[in-house]
Amino acid sequence: MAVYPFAEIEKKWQRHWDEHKTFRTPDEPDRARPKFYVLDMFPYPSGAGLHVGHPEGYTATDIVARYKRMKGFNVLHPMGWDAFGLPAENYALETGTHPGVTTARNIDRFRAQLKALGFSYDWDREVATTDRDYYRWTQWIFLKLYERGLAYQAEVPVNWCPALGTVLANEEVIDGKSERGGHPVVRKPMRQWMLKITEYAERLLKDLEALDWPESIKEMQRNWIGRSEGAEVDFEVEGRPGEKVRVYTTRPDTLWGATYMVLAPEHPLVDALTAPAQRDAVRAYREKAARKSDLERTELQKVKTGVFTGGHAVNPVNRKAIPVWVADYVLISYGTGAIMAVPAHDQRDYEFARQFDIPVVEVVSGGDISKTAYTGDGVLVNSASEWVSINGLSVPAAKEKITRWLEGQGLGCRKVNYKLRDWLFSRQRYWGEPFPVIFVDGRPQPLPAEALPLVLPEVESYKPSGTGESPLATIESWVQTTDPATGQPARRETNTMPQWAGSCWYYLRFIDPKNGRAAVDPAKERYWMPVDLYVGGAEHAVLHLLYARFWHKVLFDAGVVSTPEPFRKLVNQGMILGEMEYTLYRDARGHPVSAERVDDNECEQGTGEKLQAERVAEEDIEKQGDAFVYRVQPNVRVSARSFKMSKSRGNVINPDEVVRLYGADSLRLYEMFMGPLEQVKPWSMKGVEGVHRFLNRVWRLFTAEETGTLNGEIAPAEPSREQWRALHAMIKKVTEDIEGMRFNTAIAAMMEFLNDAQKWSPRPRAALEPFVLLLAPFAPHLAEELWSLLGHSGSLALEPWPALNEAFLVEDVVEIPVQVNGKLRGRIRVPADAKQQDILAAARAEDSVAPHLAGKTVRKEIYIAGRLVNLVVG
RNA sequence: GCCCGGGUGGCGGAAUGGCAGACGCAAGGGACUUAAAAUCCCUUUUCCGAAAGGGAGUGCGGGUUCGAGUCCCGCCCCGGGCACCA
Repeated sequence: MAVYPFAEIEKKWQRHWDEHKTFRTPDEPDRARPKFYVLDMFPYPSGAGLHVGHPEGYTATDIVARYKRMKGFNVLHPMGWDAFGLPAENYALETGTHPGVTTARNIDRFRAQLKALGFSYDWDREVATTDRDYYRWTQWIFLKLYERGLAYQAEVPVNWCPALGTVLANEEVIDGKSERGGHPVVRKPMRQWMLKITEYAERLLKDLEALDWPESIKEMQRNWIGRSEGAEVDFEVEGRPGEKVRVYTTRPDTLWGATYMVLAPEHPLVDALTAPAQRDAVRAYREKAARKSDLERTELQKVKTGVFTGGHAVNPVNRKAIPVWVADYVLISYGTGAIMAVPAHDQRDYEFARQFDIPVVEVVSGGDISKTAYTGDGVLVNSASEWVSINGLSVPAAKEKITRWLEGQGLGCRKVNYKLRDWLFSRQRYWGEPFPVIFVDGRPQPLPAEALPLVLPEVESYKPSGTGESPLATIESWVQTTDPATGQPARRETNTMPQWAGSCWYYLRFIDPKNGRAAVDPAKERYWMPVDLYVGGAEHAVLHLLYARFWHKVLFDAGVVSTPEPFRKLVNQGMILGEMEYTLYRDARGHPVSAERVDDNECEQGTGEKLQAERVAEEDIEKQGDAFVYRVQPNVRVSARSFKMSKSRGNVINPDEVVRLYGADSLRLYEMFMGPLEQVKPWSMKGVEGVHRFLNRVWRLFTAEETGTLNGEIAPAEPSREQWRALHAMIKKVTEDIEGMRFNTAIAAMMEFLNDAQKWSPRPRAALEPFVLLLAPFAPHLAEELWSLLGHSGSLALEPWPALNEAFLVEDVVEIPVQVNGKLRGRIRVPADAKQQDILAAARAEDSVAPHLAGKTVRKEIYIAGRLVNLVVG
């Protein structure tokens, strides 16, 4: 490929931007201009370096940032590092290298890679969560949480992972195994710091409405918060007047259908309710349940287990006694840890009742309870007693009436519950923020803000202590301290904060990264917040985004920030998969096995035989119907799909390599041209070559082939009407598409323009210079070089964005397609200002149309101004 | 099981209810070249036809409409998330 000197150009302009601090956002920006804060989810600087997924979102935000600058906005576009976390610590365990050393090295590599891609970050604002000056304020925010009663300690059964020697958050455990490494996880009670995110559940839910976020992400957060409306109802314990069991239900209307009650194994009233005869069975069941890991609880979900306590509870609506069971399908951590079971109208209770032969009583008509539970709406039946009746009502009306009645009788009350749990906020790890807390006589006491940062001490070994405590617990000299207030001996908290902590507020620090007196200056915060555009992967849909919103609201209540929500608009970039792979399967004898007979584990369906997978070249493949087949044996189907990039599959694309071969501009442009930003899409090296060819053609549009100097065709000539039209059509399309983040079609519009412009001779400067400016956000290095070749000095980064003049888009003659009965039959060319009747007459008379009208009556004539004619005949 | 996305040429993908397939890739043909690469030009949804032209066509089946890839109803498939939360 004869190519433009991208390597030289890119290095030259990267140096220029660096030296001139072209993208520095002034500390005191010109307040007369509008602001735009465009943020990427900052990366964890892993040892593997950048992968091609990173530049996808980063290019998108960079295009927006560069565009907004040219539109006259003050743009804040920073980058930093989410640098605490397990990998560096695990590496330290293996090699003895201090995580700080590894982290610094990885950050240097990431920074160099990002700079090589030409992103317009203000590098003066770079922060890492591991910087003392940064985590000082993370600790300060923890103190705020503590002050406001939102941080507390609890002895909670946590996810203890013996292999990692640490406790994991619920969300770090997947199918009973650790998210990292896939090690088994068991439950173990430990003293932990918790954050009361549940106190903010309602606001976190309600404030989602106004956010310009993908509906799917909002929905995931809603599900995670899991709000439900119902009632708490008290059931008296039979034979023990005054003793009550409180249950939570969303279906108080089904109280008459409650045929038994279930307590969670951990429920405090289990002992009191258990009859002597059942004591051994209940104790055995509770012990078994306590030993069950989450893995076992989920694995056993198909078969429900439980034991009868021998005790009974009295249904408050009809004074009937119902048996009380203990079963682990009821969770102690949700609601009251006890339920009234209505097998006729709840699938879980239905399964349990069937298994233990408990009666099923229908109280809502409309289903067939001999087959399955009916959870839909219907008319209430069998729901009356001498005190109250809800028979004949619909479900919502019945809920309302019975709830009122319960409240009136003092037997129950309305209650809203959330699935959301408090946030387990401590880790037994070294490489994290130390808690600014000491224990005096065993009681926690926060350090004063002046004592921050509480610096992470040096440690000899990174091994977890093994008891579940962090490596910090092994440094006696650090752990032992004195209370600054009283001088009493004290011990330090040895847990550290989870990785989420640092990423909960980094967007605030970017606003004022060097402030030594505050996390962020209030005036600056008011100017820049909220973040106008936040781009990152959908894997953070719930956790990072929910935690950050929570902290932000706490800071809002504390008067630290001025907006109730941090991120106004959120966009998730889709994953980039590896190249499309065609795979042929063979059995042990080497015979090909057609792909539809191969299961997900690469085994043959039926025989279960493990098959050999073999990559096949594209030219050996043919499409037949909706399947791909092996060309030499067309009866054998081949699987055709692309996979997530992974080392083990060997399909990882290295961005450095792409930059070396085609340049950063080509990588940027390709990632944007692949398809819509949000979509999952497969990589194609041929596609990279395609956009690279486009950039080469752009280069040749402006330069003379041999000399690399300005092309002689570039002339001060006045552009023709057609040339103006081509230019302004592109300006319109590119501008609108950047605003709508449709970068793929913006690039297509520039390609169309180039295809035209290449044919021009001469090439009027006035029509070409704006093209360079439009290209600049996408391929900034090439654009800068062309701009300077065109005789301009300095960077084009702050040149005004080309203005659209709609007048150039107006055409004198328009082409209008003509349909007959909805089928395209021809086109007519008419003056743009032609009258409807003239257009319709021309349409009827058109050579290709007239035959389709012959001998028929035109029943209706439809004309959509400037777009289409449809003649309905019959 | 439930909740979101999504199914359009050989491939990635375009199309305010109004010309389906923009743009790019791949493929085929041609020009330039001693040759190749690079570059440039042409063809390329499919079927019938030498052509002109015509038929079919956006996962499947219905519907609304002058007109549906787009809206409505029912299904199938793929991707993601959640999953004893009472």
